[in-house]
Amino acid sequence: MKISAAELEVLSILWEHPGIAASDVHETLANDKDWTNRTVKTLLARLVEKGAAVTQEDGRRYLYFPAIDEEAYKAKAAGQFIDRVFSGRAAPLVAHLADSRGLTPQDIEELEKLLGELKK
Amino acid sequence: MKISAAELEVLSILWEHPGIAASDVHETLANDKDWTNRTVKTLLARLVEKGAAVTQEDGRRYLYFPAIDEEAYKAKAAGQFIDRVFSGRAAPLVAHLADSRGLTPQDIEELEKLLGELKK
DNA sequence: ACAAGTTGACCACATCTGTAGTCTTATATT
DNA sequence: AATATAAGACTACAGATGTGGTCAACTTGT
Repeated sequence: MKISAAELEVLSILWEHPGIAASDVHETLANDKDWTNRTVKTLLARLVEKGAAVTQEDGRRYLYFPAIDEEAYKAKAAGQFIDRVFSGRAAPLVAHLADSRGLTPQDIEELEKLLGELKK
Repeated sequence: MKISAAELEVLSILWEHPGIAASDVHETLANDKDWTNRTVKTLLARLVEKGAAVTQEDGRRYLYFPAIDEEAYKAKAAGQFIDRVFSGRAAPLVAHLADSRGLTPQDIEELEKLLGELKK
């Protein structure tokens, strides 16, 4: 159930391109991550082990699909994070974000709209 | 630089009570965590190793003090988290929080105030 | 048909984490 | 003073993680 940082990188690729082959995952990641094919393969295998991805045979290779829902995962991760670091209070988190990385005007816009909806 | 979940629990106690002795950390945690004194001691030692805490001798024991700033740490952790999970976009994070754990009306109030200030 | 490359299967290994145990020394108690 | 206790120092150990290697089988270009 626990997805590590490196595994999450890979899982994100699966969310973006469901049904991708291992070597294409490697290529897709090439810009950001300096991992060898093996490393990527290991991470994919671990995702499968953990039930976060499934494979489908395609001739002599496998295609990989995410097996957990992206939105659900992120929602849960967000909840766990604020529990862990902010004792469950969301507001201070946003305050810190505002502080440290500067929310863009667009972010602020978006958040305001969101809050407007939540108020009802 | 990397603080694990268990270590963070302990570090939080130091933020709350700077200059606390190991056994008192243990006691303070007793409600939430079923750790033995040894475990707490190990976590404290690791925090010191990592430079996240410092000790001061007090007779035959040590008093522990946090060595990294709480606000700075949390801000950084928040930034890393949204980079890792939300590709750096803060707004979706808040959207997920709203969804999954229900922001309280108080949270919403607070966030709105915050956003109001940010707009200037 | 054969060499070269691609793929999956299985293996390796150091570090980090969670969770303690043991040993030594100093203190407190009887 | 002898003994039980408590603090710190050092050690342990399994599972997770980051990072990657070896090997055998299959495919593909020449």
